[in-house]
Amino acid sequence: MKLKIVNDSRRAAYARERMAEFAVRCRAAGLPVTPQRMAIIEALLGATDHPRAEKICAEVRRRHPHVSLATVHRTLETLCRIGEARKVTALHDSARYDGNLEPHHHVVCVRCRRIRDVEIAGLDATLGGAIRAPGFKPLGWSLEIQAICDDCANSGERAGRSSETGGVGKTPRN
Amino acid sequence: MKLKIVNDSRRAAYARERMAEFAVRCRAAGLPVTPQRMAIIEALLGATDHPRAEKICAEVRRRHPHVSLATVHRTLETLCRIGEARKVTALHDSARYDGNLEPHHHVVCVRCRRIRDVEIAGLDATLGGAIRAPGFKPLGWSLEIQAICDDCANSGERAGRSSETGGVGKTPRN
DNA sequence: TGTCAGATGATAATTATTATCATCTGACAA
DNA sequence: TTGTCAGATGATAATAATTATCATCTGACA
Ligand SMILES: [Mn+2]
Ligand SMILES: [Mn+2]
Ligand SMILES: [Zn+2]
Ligand SMILES: [Zn+2]
Repeated sequence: MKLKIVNDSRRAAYARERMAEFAVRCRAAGLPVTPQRMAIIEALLGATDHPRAEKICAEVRRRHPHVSLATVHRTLETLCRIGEARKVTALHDSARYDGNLEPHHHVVCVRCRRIRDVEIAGLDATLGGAIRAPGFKPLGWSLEIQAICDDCANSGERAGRSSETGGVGKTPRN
Repeated sequence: MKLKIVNDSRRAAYARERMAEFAVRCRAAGLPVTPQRMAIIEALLGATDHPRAEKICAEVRRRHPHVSLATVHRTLETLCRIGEARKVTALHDSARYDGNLEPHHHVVCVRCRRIRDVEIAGLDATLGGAIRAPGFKPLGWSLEIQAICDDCANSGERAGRSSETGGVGKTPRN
């Protein structure tokens, strides 16, 4: 198993490609194509640093000084919902603590944020030797498995609606 | 590679074991042993659901109705710092968005929250077949590698002070 | 063009977390 | 035991991130 930092140079072409399809994809998802949306996806695709809403907003405002931060939040959420963006983690909304110090990983329900421990036999042994990220001194790692829990799958609203994979919808509370 | 939900029944013994050592470990870390700390670690070890500070606080207040939520926040942070607890993700403090939809993983500097893409050849192929978490319908997964970036390692304060692995200190801003 | 569902901007509200500061208390020595 | 005091705590204010509201605007389609 081999690890490498992704080459930024490939990103330019990738971004151009995605931009070209974007308007079409919006309409396919039933969403109007607005200049704000164009500017926001463009800023996101132009970044390699996994920016926060605030950062995107600042970037967008260089050309469209009028856009509202609320719109940026809303739009990023929308992009996640239609699969044009993702969040780095589904668990950003509040700190979740773990008393289990044994090496293990987590399944997370992206709807209700339920978290369960999972052990993946062999994974840590396999990764142990491989993790060497240039520019970083690794301290540890953990796998986050995004999922829908059975409770959420059954109960409530129709199938997978709002923001499943990256969008991460707001509903209950653990 | 085989995945399984961790057996809760083993946790009771584990928790008892950890509680037995806890006071000693506090003193070893130069920390006074206070009833609040005992109650908070006990609540954390008694939980399998990766609770938030609020939840721990509610649990603790059943016996010590006076404890402050601020103390719970502070104490959980302290526990992470001395390695008696961990956070499920280092990236909980604000949503970070990603325009890169190609399958990939992330290195995160636990001090400045810098995030870089990494590709781990073979990992996804290996996991692809193995991810079957009972009670959950898996949608995807991603590996978070906790690390210290070179900038943080060099610049600033002495070696690893505040909260490295799980604690996650506040400093710059991406 | 005219219509209108949905998008936006301005702003208030909420939520999680951290900072302040006066007071208290474990740990240790006398 | 008692005295000392660094560090812990509780009450509360302050920040920071995100979401809700609502009046107004505008892409998409007829
Ligand atoms: Mn866990
Ligand atoms: Mn990424
Ligand atoms: Zn769920
Ligand atoms: Zn850093």
